Order: sequence, then structure tokens, then C-alpha cells
Amino acid sequence: MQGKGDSMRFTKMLVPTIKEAPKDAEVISHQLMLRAGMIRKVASGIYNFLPLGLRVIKKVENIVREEMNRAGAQEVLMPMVIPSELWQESKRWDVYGRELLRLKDRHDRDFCLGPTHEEVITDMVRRDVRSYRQLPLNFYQIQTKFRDEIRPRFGLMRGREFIMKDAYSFHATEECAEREYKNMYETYTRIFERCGLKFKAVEADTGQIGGSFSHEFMVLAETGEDAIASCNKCNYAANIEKAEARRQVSGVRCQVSGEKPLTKVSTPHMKSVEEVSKFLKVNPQLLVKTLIYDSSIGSFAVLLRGDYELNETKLKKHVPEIFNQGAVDADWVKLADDKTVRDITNAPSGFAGPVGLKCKIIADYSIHGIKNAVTGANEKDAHFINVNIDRDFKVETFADLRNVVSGDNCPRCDGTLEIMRGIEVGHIFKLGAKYSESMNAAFLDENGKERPFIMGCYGIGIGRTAAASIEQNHDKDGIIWPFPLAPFHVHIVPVNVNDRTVMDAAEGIYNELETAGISVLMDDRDERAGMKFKDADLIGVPIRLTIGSKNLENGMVEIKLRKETTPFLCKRDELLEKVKGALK
RNA sequence: CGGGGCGUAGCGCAGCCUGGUAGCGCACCUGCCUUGGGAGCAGGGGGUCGGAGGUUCAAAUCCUCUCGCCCCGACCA
Repeated sequence: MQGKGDSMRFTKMLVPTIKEAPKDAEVISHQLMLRAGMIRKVASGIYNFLPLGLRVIKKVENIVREEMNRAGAQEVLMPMVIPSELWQESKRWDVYGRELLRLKDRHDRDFCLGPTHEEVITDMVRRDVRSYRQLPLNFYQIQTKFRDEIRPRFGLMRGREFIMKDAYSFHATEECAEREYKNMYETYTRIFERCGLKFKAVEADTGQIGGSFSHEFMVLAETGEDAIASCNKCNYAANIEKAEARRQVSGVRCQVSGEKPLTKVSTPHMKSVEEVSKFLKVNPQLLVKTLIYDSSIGSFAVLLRGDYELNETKLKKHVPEIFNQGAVDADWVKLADDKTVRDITNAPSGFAGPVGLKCKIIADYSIHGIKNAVTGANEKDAHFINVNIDRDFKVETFADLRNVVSGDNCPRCDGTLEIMRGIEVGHIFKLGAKYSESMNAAFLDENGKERPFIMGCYGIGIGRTAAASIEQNHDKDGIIWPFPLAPFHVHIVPVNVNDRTVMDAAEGIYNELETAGISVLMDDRDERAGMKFKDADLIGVPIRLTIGSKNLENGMVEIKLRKETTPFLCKRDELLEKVKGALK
């Protein structure tokens, strides 16, 4: 609850509500934030926060701030413009790619806009922290970040400029770092619970930040950009990029015993799995998809059961095995272009197969033990049937390379996975010594020995959390704010501002509530009631009080909760009590 | 980056094909009326038609270039 002086009159506040949302607003949170006068676009992926929008952002920030402080973290503020040297040190200047917006100052020196602050914080800590006695430490900031996204969209959900809480912890030991990871996991759980969100913590890939393991906090919503796999029995849940496929023996491909002779069949213009399986009247499970890939290490082929999808995140990690190289992941993998496909298969795209292929082959476990399969024949308009592993071709290595699908067995228990969608609002990483080593950030341990800091980092998208809340809490008329994020607690609608008794009553209630520390938005506009109701529904303040002359004559005021459909009456004298009760 | 689409008043759009006074709805301003679910009537303001160049007596409209915005993009092996 915010204190006194936090209330507002509609006529004093810029709340430009609109009936029709601009066409480019796709998801509901974007549309409603625009329509409710919370945000306005300045450029692609860059927004102004209007007064109403800022109030919600501040609500989220304060919850995050309170919980981070409670968890023992210290607030700092780092610059948004960062000298390139720091990014050179961590090697990310070259690796991070086009998402990093680079710029030069008047002396022609290189800088970037911070998309994340591992380098800056590591630099800050290495300058002033020397001893294990000063550890552990956890610093956080709430600050604007910039990532030059290829395709900004969905309003605050995927902007280029966005407000983020990012925290970085420093430890003397792995155990200590893991304790803090757990501490942050619990803190994040508290934060999102306080925000009133339905969410799930899932195992995740560490992506460009790097590190040894991580969890994402996902707000469950149909419009979410991420797919997550979740077990219906145990608490296993993971981002689809990371979700492990359990090796399982499937029915169709093992029904056949004995290996039939390899045969070439004509399949004119049949390229896709769907076309080929329909044409040859075989189950797609018996097809082997052969994808030709390029990577930073070299070209190769990937085999996959016909009805599965390749997971490039997993593939990246296994590329070194194909070429018998060290444990370093491939920097990049991508589907080979037509020319490369032709060079390797001697055929146009659509007819690649493992038999007689001039490159190394990695296969998903789903190919293991497959008998009498169908593959491309590396020849235009032809496929092989009755293809068998080892007899007809060799596989360099097997690995888990596919996306899990709904109905897969859980990798941890005998439950079943289901797929749902989520919006990533928080992400925690155990980094280890990745940055402290490359940037030479070290402390002296109790034996006087120099050791790199063990680090963790923890982010929360502030604007995205607000947007996610709208995705979960709205109806056809507008936003339905949960109390903790609501820009105001109470929205007073005097039906007729020209009626003295109505306005006097409204003012009285406004003052009474405000004095009691409840934040109130009073719609004192000289507008028709219908319009004010529409705006109230749109803006979504949890409690609406309607002050009308007829009810007033009977000493009554109407209360309507935004999340309920029907209003009810309350005695004027008991109003404060009732409102306080509803706020709990 | 590749493919597609769109730039005309604050928002949503028509006009463009077939060149000739720049329009409609909402919003905005004034007045009257009205006050429990985006009222009504009357009057009014607001446009470098994204920008530059070209064709033409004449360009929102035709041509060239350019900028911006939006949508889709392994599933083809």
C-alpha cells in the first residue's frame, strides 16, 4: 500500500485512453497498455511510459527491490554506456553479435549500450574486493538495458530498450555460489508470488550469458514466446531448448524383424516427410530425416526420425563429438545452403540420405535400432527403402538432438511430459568463473592464495513482468490488475460532477481513503457515466466506487470489484472498512 | 538477412487501377442539450498525402531512388 499524497484526479493526470488500438499491436497486453494510456511508442521497440504505466512499473520495481534487499543483496547503479575494453576482455565484444549496439564517442573510441552488465560489475568488484573475508557479495541494479533485437514485437514483451533488474553475486567457493543460487530461486519465487502471477520455474539453457546451469521463471500464457515441457507427475520442468528426451523404444520401427534388401524407388517431386510418407504409404516414424548442416567447425549430416524436430541448441553442444574435438560447443550451426547440400549429396534439396554420403553423420537416439527405414537416395526424385544402420551407412555418434513432444516420457520419473507456453520473466544463472577468469578478477583466500571469484547472475524483466500480468489478467473490457501491481487501489466514479451532493460525497470519500493510506484515482471529468465506466474497466483498478445521487439519498455507495461482474451496495459509513477488507 | 505487406489529420481507414477542389468514422475545440455503460444537434480547427528526384499544363494517384513501420521465416532435406 502506498502512503498519503499518492492519489490523483483524472483531470490532473495524462491518461489518454483510446477506443481502437493501433494495428501493429498484436498481443493483448500491448493493445491494452496502449489503449489504457500507459505507454506510447517512440521507435520500434522503444517506448515512453506515461504516468499510469510508470506507476505500474514502480510497483513491480518496489516488490523486486524489497525482496532483493530482504535476500541480502545491495543496490547499485551501473552505466548504460560501456567502454569496449571491458567487453574485449571478456571476449564478448566479438561474440555477442548484432544485438550489441555499438557506438563511438567524439574521440572515436568504441562503446556499447549495455545489454547486460557482467563485465562492468566484475570490473567494479575486482578493483575493490580483495579478500575472502569480504565475500559473499550480491549486487543488483534496476536499470534500462538495450539489446538491438532483430525483430522487436509485442510491446514491452520484446522491446529493444527495456527495464531490467540484474544482480550479480561473488563467492569464494562453488558451494557458497550454489547456496546463493538457491537463495535467489526462493527470492524469485516470492517476487512472482507477490506479483500475483501464475508461473513455473524451469531448467534452461544458459545461452549467451554462459555458465553451468540455470532456471527460467516462466509466466504461463498462451501468447508466451517460449515452449516449456512439464512433467505431470514429478516437478521436472524445462525450456524446450533444454528438455531432455528420454531414450525410448517406439513401436512401429521395431515391428519388422530381419533386414530386407536395400531398394531404390522413384519418388518424383516428393521432398517433404509428409509427401514421401503419403506417397509410399509408410508411417512417418519409419522415415529418416537427413539434414545437412554447416557449423563453425565443419559441415555434417544430422539424422532424425521423420516425425521429430531438430533442436539446434542441443545440436550445438554435440558438434565437437562429430569431429572428435574438445568439449567446446560450436559457436554457430545453421542449415546448409543449397550449394553445400548439392556438393555433399550430389542432389537437390529434398533427397538427402545417409547412404553413401560424403560427410560425417550424427544421429538422434530415435534412429538407433531403426530397421528397414526410408531415406533420401542422394539423387533427384529417388528414395531408398529398407535402409539399415551399419549395413548401409555408419553413424559417427548418437545423441539427444530432438525437441521433446507432448506425451514423451519424463526423463526423471515414469510420468509424461506435456508442452505449454510461457513468458520468461526471470532467469537465474550459476556462472562459475567464466567472467572472473577472463577478466582476471580474483581475491585472496584464507591461505593467501589468489583465486577467481565464483559468480552467479540473476535477472528480472520489469516491464515484461507487468505485461505478463496483463496477459494473465484481463477480459474483453480491459485490464484486471491484481492489487500489488495496480496503479491505484480504488477508482472513484462520480456519476455527475455537476451535482453538488454527488461531488461533495465523492470528495469526502476521496479524502477519507487517501488519509487512510489507500491510493485513489478520482474520475472528476465532466463526462457521461458510460464513458467513465468504460475507461475504468479498461484501466483495471481493482475496486471501483460509483457515487450516484439515488444511492446517496439512501446513504449508500456502490462498490464493484473489477474481477467480479456484479456490483453491490455499501453504507457510506462502512465504506472505509469494506474497502480495507477488499484490499487484503 | 530472405520473403510479403503498409506509410493519406492523434487513432482506424477510403481515395491511387483510369492524374484535375484531399475525404469518412472516432478523437479534439465552441454552443445547446444530456448525466448509471464509449449519447444527440449545430458549428469549427487540424494534412509538407513518409522523403527526394522524375514524367506531365497538372501527381496522393504514373516512374525511379530512399527512409520508416508491420507480418512471416529449421521443419526443405
